Amino acid sequence: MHKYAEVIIDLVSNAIDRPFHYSVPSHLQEKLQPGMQVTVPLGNRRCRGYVLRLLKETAVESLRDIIAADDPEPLLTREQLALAHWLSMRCYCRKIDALHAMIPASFRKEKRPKKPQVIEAAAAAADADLKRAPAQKQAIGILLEEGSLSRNELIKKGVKPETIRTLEKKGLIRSVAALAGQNNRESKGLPTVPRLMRDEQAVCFEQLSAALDLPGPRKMLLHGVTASGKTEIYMQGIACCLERGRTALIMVPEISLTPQMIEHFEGRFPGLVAVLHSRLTVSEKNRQWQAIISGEARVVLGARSAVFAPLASIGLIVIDEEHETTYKQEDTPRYHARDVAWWRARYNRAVLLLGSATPSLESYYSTDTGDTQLLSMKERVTPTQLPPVQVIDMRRELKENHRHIFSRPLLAELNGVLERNEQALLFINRRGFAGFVLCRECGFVVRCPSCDVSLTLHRDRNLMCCHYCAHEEQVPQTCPSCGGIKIRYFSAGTQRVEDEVRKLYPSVSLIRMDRDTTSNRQAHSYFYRQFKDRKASILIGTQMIAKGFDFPGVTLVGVVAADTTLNLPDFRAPERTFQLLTQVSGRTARGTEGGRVIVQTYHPTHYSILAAADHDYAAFYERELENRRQLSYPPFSDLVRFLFSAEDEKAVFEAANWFTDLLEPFGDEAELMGPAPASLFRIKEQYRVQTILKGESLTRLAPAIRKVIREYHDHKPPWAVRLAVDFNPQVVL
DNA sequence: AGCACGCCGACT
DNA sequence: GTCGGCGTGCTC
Repeated sequence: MHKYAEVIIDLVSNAIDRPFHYSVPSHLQEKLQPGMQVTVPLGNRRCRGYVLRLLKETAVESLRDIIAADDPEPLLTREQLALAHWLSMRCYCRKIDALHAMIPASFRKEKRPKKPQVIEAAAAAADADLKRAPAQKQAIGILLEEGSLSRNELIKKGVKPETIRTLEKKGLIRSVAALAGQNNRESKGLPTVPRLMRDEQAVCFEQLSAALDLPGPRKMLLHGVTASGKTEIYMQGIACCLERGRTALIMVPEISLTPQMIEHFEGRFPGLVAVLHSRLTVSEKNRQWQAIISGEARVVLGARSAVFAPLASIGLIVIDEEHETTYKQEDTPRYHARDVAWWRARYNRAVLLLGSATPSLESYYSTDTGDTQLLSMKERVTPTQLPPVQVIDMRRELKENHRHIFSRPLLAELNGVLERNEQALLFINRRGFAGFVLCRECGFVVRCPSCDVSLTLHRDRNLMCCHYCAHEEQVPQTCPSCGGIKIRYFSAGTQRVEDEVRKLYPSVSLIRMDRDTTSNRQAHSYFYRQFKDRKASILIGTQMIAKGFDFPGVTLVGVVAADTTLNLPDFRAPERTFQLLTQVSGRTARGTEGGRVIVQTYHPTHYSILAAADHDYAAFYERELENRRQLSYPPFSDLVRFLFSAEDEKAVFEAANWFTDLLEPFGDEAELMGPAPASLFRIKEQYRVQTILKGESLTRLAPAIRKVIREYHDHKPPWAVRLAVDFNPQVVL
């Protein structure tokens, strides 16, 4: 028998990030399983912990007993335990951080919600003789009509608790675990049927369904232009998978997880879909999670964290818009959903299907190397052309003395759109009014006292705001440095664009969508509706209007400043720019009117802008891949970023230096960059210094890296400096 | 993380 | 004489 158990204590601390051994008391011998949550003694207190595995023997001498097992069933599946182990290795995070990623926060509370129970009528109930018990007869009647109800609902309908108890005793009703599709999880979507696919679509689907029939794992990339019908392929892939008795996991970026999207899936797979995203209430999330564990939900639709859903026997994992940055978790554990999904695909011998119009360099490159099978779709479902894109050289506009934030061509097009009563979308990737405020006399720029950035002017509240912390201050009337009064605003934001449009077209109705105007979820879908219903002619917005929206009335997309993303000091800046421009261009010409795109830029010859204008992914890919090869950046290497931060500037450098010296021995196998101040040197009072390790395959060095990190934590240096480790970071600012 | 142990300054 | 400051170290 297994007398001992290996337990991870539920405390977030480096000092305690290792398995502890406990002995299993006899009353738990039969019951205890890996994945269970337990209560254990630690020092003079009781802690919660998770059983990793059961052991026959242990070298630990001072053993104590496990106090209790908290649930009859394991909380974590075998797969999740294995995944947590891999995750902690991959992301250099604590084991407990990895485990937390597998469990919804509400399940970790002291009092965990019980499995929802419903009461249903037993088979014998229909013909039971209850002439002399009208209350019972009525209760049975309700149950037969409704199918099943929770105890509370039954009582609400006037059934006495006493009646329920009697019927239970007679065996005419019984309590069962709530089924996912019933009651609270009824699907709202109307049933839909598979659509007929175009040739190209059918070819792609055939390859997918062939892959689903083979013993996996397998990775596929569906490269399809905007509106080429990728979703229909996912749907039929899921159906295929369900027919074969397996389940499916569908990942979408948080922003596209709209009610319409959810209805679409629930309509096609009624009662089988569990939806997971960050806005669910605790009880909704519990319900969805239970439905997945019980096997009732066979399709999971969710955002990033849904990649850990306890689905069994997965046959297909879809990652839609796989290039999106939201798939990278930006705090511990810093995983990429794509990597986790591939791990699960291997574990389940499943197909991982990545979908995008603008695949990440990494994913597309892996079709070059043969690790991934490429499926491509070049046509749109409705035979509309991709819109013509005109690139405007803003330097030239300036030279020819046109200083307005809208170039002459953009103004001409805007006029046309408004005259014809069509709709336009103006995109600018900065909120607020102006990116920075500069004194023309002395060049002084208002900066944040806590962060290493200039403050953004927000005209609506007439405040200078920091976009990295909560700092706000008054707008200076005179220069705080020299007292000058010639103050200029640079780098237009959404508010400035709104201002200019109102000045030009006072009677035209417009909508502005950015983080400031859509702070609640309702606002987001409200504006979406309003614009779709043509209640406004112009929509101004940031990234959030570039993604997922489909407005048939839009015939003009204006990119007011394409350079905002391009100028970021990050090696992925050109890739971001290309993706963003392609996406925002895709917002037009879905209807029949056709449409056009105008891109304003100070870099009119930059390859990412030109390639986006030509709708030429291949051109962009070839060029960018060559750059990455030259500098041996991903996909030709792995990066590990070590970010040190603290309020004390000197301490941060000391810690970073001390740590980087420990990395020195890796110099033969990898390139060591830093320590150097991060591009954003200070955020929220914290100075930030980073060292980046770059190498062809850093997984080989992982154990050694882990040792160095441990040494850092154990060393207890006099400086309290935080270290954040990120394997293959998406952003290195 | 928490909590005990421990070794030096100002109080009933 | 003791109360209490938080540095150091340990928890199966």
